[in-house]
Amino acid sequence: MLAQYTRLRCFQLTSEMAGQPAGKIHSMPELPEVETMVRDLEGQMVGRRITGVDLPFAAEVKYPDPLEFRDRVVGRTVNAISRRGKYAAFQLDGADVLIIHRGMTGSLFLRNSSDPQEAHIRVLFRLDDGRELRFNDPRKFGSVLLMERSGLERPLPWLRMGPEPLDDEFDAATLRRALARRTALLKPLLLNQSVVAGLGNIYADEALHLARIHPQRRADTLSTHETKRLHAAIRTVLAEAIAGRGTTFSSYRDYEGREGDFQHRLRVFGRTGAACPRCGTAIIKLVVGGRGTHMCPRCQKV
DNA sequence: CCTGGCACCTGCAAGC
DNA sequence: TGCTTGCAGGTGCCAG
Repeated sequence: MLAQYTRLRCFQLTSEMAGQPAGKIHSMPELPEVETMVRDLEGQMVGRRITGVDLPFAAEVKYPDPLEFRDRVVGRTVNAISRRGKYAAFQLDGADVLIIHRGMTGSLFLRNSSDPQEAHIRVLFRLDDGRELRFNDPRKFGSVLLMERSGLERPLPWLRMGPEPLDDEFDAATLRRALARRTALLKPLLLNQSVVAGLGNIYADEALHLARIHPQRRADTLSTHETKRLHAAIRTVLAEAIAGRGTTFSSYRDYEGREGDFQHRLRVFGRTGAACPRCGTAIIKLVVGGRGTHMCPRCQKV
């Protein structure tokens, strides 16, 4: 792992977790946002026992069926919390791991049971300290699963996922091998979790800009030098974002909370028409692989 | 196997 | 003001 990545252990509460009024905070759950969440929750939840489960929207649980899910979760203690790609994994005592993917709009709130419930809670875990872990997911794109951590019961969702971009095993040669025979455009490939884990639309755009590579380049046309730049850019962008506790978008809010601050340091994403931080040219937005894509037309030539 | 396109779902913003 | 329309994007499924 990158040195700064392991050294950055901090356990600040997010505004949501601290129980402040929620306002409208929305963080895009890519790798840095999930990493931030996992570190925060680890400091709060390890050792806690789950005493009950509510399923206001049972379809959020993808496996097993709701009755078995509740049966296997209730009474278990959280031993550790980790991350793989965009998945959070709660290691429970016994054989099972509770897996949560936030989809696009999912958030985890840690609140007192007496706190009023938010509008789109899909799964709620009651804890033995009087608090609740609430999975709020307005658009229902998220998923919750429970299975044996051995993967014998059912393949774990990250079985075919690519390498962790901040691990040592992810080097430039690995990235080059993953891209060398691919004819697809670079941007959609970076969003493909089997190439490298954890990138979403924000950090794919940010990494391509930092590497000065056009998102519509065919993957197999990248030179060795360009691949090295892209590899370094992916790690730099993700490490920076983790240091900033992720990117948080808020359409409106009426208080100063402790949300992530990386949205203020984005180079291209969401900055259509604004100046490229490198050359000053206006950032443009196009659609690549069906996704909004932000880039500098001068720094990122085809 | 790979690629590209679309569906899923809902809140929000833009347009009339 | 209030309605309609389109957009946002992670993932899974489908056809070619």
